[in-house]
This record gives sequence, structure tokens and C-alpha cells, in this order.
Amino acid sequence: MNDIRLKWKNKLEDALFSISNLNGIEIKREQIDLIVETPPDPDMGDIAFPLFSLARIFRKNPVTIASDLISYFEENDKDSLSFINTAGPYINIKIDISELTGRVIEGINASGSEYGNTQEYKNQKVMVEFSCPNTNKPLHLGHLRNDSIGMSVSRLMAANGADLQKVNLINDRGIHICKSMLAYRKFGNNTTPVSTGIKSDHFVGNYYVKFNTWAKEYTEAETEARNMLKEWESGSPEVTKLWETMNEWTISGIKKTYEKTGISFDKYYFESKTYKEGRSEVLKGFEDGIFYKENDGSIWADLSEINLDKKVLLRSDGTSLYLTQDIGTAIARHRDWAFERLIYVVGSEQQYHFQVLFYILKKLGFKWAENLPHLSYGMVNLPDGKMKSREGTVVDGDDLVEELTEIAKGEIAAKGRTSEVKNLQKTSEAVALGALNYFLLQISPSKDMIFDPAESISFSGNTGPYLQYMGARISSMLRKYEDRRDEFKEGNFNPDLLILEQERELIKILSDFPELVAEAGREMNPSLICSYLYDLSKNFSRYYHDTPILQDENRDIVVSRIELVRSVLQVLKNAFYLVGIPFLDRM
RNA sequence: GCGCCCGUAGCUCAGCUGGAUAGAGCGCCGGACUUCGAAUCCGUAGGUCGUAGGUUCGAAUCCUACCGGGCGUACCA
Repeated sequence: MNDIRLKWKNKLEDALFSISNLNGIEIKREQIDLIVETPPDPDMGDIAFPLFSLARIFRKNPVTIASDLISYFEENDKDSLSFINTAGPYINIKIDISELTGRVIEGINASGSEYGNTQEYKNQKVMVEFSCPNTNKPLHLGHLRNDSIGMSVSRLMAANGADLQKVNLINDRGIHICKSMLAYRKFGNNTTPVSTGIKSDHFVGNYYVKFNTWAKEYTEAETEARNMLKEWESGSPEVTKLWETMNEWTISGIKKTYEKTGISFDKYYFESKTYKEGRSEVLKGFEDGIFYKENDGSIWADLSEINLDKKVLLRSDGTSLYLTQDIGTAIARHRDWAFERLIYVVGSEQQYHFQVLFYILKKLGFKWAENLPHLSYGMVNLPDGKMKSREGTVVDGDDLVEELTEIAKGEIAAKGRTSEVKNLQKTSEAVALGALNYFLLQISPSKDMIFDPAESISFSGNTGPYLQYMGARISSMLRKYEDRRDEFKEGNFNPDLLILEQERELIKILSDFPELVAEAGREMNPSLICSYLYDLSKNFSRYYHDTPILQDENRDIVVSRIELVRSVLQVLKNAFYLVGIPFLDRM
């Protein structure tokens, strides 16, 4: 519909320019730049142009300008007149809906699952980094938000034509993993995930918790952990072996969670492999005079150029920090795959970190460092406050998915649909995933959010399952249509028959999808797709509630409506994919 | 202290490149299943858009100050 908006914008601007000439006003054509809007009520029209801004140029009341426009079209372009209405200082356009209907439905039929895709980032290599778990504990709700956003933004980039690579960075090095290792060595008694029957990442996480309780009584615990990190960096075989074992446990467990939640990556990076490169880059930078050394041997970056303080890059004992490692990782990645853009999906608490990282990369002379957006998202809190691992108030990812799945199962049973559904377990998991992803992505990434477990598992209202239900209902309707195919054999699609107000609305919504995909991509904001999905579903459910699709005596009407219904389903599916809602034809 | 983000209905959130009566879900109250699946649909009530100024024909939206909240400002990640 955007092309129609532009067409009318130009047409009206041209007309206004002619009027200004007739009135002897000397302006340039570019000075007339109308704002394009949507009228508050569809009855008023489909496109709106407020004329206020012209009042100054024309030295006239906008209401008068509107009527001047009408007179102009009466004299010069009578054909257009039937689409134009004035409402005070507004010009409203009622578009030729059947022309649009034909075009949109044809377009959706032709493109199928590609409908909505754009060329916005055509020929651009875009890398998206997300998830980035530590290897000392399983994924919690905060990670789940990260994963949902990362996955969705990746799909948005790809939908907008980008050559995409999703990367994960496993934080398998550092003091945190040493804590789990130390506790395991002290209290583990050579048990394993297999011997205890505990999911392997949870098994490791339990020792991290154990460390923290232990450290409360034993003050040397922290020091011992630090010593262990040094041993690790110096390559102690015993420590390395334990590290390998425990990392493998955590990572394989986390990968199971990814699989269950539909998360995937093209490439994994490991901090343990990139931190050394970071260190050598920092040392090189020091030799080139970009960084400086303190008396204790630590190496620092001076950030006064960007109005920040200073930042340590290598500790006095020579070991690396998070930042050092991130420098190395970024460089390694660009060498592996020369991206134009690398999107970091990382929590807002790390904004400072990225400001520093990007600045340092630029100082080191990497041109690509100009194009590294930090997609900063807000924290996930609980209704009664923050998630605190030490207070045991974190919501575990696996537990949550499991809980949602059970609820979904119960819901399906309660609706008496267990026998309809082919695979109860799979369907319940899909419903759970849809609920979770929609809940997490509905909120603008930049905002902190409150995750209410009770609300997330409620399936009524503006939720993932509501959207899935629309998809299932449409599928069901289409099955019925196929069953009665013979009755409608003679029917023909005719866009002129889709003239109900609700049909007009649906067509307009469908036609705006590609533009929305572009916008969501530009803003890296999946919540726009969520709002769109709800709007589309809401409009559709109202429509089919009020209008019998298969009941009409006129076969052409039935066939035409079915075409519309199919188009709605296609767009629903395409949008589902972008926000990680599994499509179900029965539920 | 300084930097960044946020403050919209009882709750959770949309709306923010300024435009026509500020929207939705939940919750509350009340309607609609002999008819394409009621996980649905429709309606009622509920808001000085944190406060005060400013810019503008016009401000929830832009600017300034203040109030309230979050995050950061580590040789943690």
C-alpha cells in the first residue's frame, strides 16, 4: 500500500504546487512535503494528509487550502476526485480497494513464504552475536530473552535480504567456571551427570551454587578459585582436564535447551580460544603507543577522548579480562567472515563495556568497528522483584519450558482436543514455545520487563497461543473447504467481491507487511512484528466471527473469501517464523 | 557525583521521524455457542500520558529543570 501512499502524496503535492503558481506564490516544489497518515476511522478513508504545515506557505487557513484542492481537481483531474474527501484541514483518500486486493493476494500467492521479504540489506554480510552463556550454570529466563531476541533479529535481517551468520560465544574461561570446578573437586566425589541422572548443565550449576554457600563459611574460597584460574591459564594438565570435562557437561546441556527452544547458530566461538588473540592485540597496541603500562605491569586504555575514565586491559599478573577477550573475538570473527555489520545482542548493563570495546577497536585501526551496533535489551524481573541467583529466585529456562508444556497439555485435554492433535507432546511443546517467545518479544527490547509466570502461561488474550489458535482455525476452515471442493468448482476469484469493511481492513494490513518487516529490521525490534500479528489476528477473528466464509450461495464470493483467508494464513505463518511462534494446523 | 535508560488505565504493555475523540491484554461488570473449533467474539466502567516550564497553529511524542525508579561507572562477566 506504500506505493499508493506515495502516488497520492506526489499527486497532491503537484496539485498544490500548481495552485501556488496560480496564486502567484513563489516557492520551490520541494518545499511542499506532505505528511502521510492514516485516518483515525476507516470510514473517513485509507490515507490522510494533514494540511496544517501549508498554512504558512499559502497564508491561508488549511480548511480553505483543502477546498482549493478540490476545485483544482474538479477542473483538472476529475477522475481522481472520486477518491478524495476533505475533512476540515485534512485531505482523505479512499483507495481503489479491489485493485489493491487483486495485487496483494496475487503477490502473496506468488511469493508464499517469501512474502514480506525485502532487499533492505541485500548483499550485506550481517553477523549477529547472541546467547553467549557462561559454562558454569544452565540457562535462565534472562538468557531466554536474549535467545528470543537474537533469533528473531537474525531472521529479520535475513528476511531483509542480508547474508546472515548467527554466532555464539561460549564464555568457557574465567573465574566463574573455576568456582564450579573447585566445588566439584571438593564435594563431587567423582559423581557425574550420568551417575546422578541430572541434566548435565544443571549438574554443573549445582556446584556453582555449592561454591557460593561454601564461600560464605570459608574465606579462602575466592582466593583458591583465583589460583585455579592462574593454573588454568598456565596450562596445568589436571585443571585443564577437569575444565574440559565440566565445560562439555554444561555445553551439551545448554545445546539441548537450544534444541528444545528452537535456537541455532552457524558458528560457535570459545572464549578460551580467542582470549589469547585479544592479549596479543593489546600488547601490539601497547607497542604502538595506543595503550599504556602502569608500574605494576597492568596495561590500560585511556578513554578521555570519549569522556570516559580509563580501563584495564591486562591484569598485573598478565591474565586477560572480559574486554581483552572480546577484542580478540571481534578481530577473529572479522577475519573468518568479513561482515559489514556485527550486531551484539547483549543486556543493557553492558552498554559501557561496548562503548569501550568499539572505541578500542577503532583505535586499533579496524574500519569495520564503525558498524557494530549493540542491541541492548532490558532486564527481566519478576513480579516480586529481581531475579537473584544467590537468593534462588532465578527462573530456570528448562523448568519454565517444562512447566509451560505441562500447562499446554492440560489445556488441550480440557478442551477435549487430545484425540484431534496428532502428537500431544509435540503440540504442547509448540504451544509452550509460542507462548514464551511471544511473551518475551512483545515488549520492546530496550525496556526492562516483568515476567509474570502466571500470566505467561495464561492462554487467553493477547498471547502466542491466541495467535496459534487463529492459524489452527484457518487451517481447519481450509480443510473444510477442500472437503467440499466440488461445490465451489465453478467459482472464480474476483477482488471486486471483497468489499466488506473488515475485508478492506485485512487487505490493507496484509499489504503493509513487507514495509513492516523492513522497519522491524531497521530498528532491530521484533515487538513490531508481535503487534502486527495481534492486529492481523484480531481483525481476522472478528471477520470470520461476523462473516460466514463457506456459507454464501454465491460461489464466487466463497472462492474469493477463501483466497483472502489463505493469504491471511500465509502472512500469519511468515510472521510467526520471524518471532519464533511454531505454526500448528491443529491444537 | 557523573553517564545511559525508563515513568501512559488497578496490573502488564502499545502509541513517541509532533497532527483529527490517548489504545490493547489481564482484572471487574454485562452480553453472544442447534450455525466454518467459545483457546473466540461484542459491550460497559477505568487515564490531569511523573511534575513544572518552553517551542509550535497543534505536544504522550521535541527541548529544559525537577521528582521517582533501573542500570552502569571493578585488575567480575
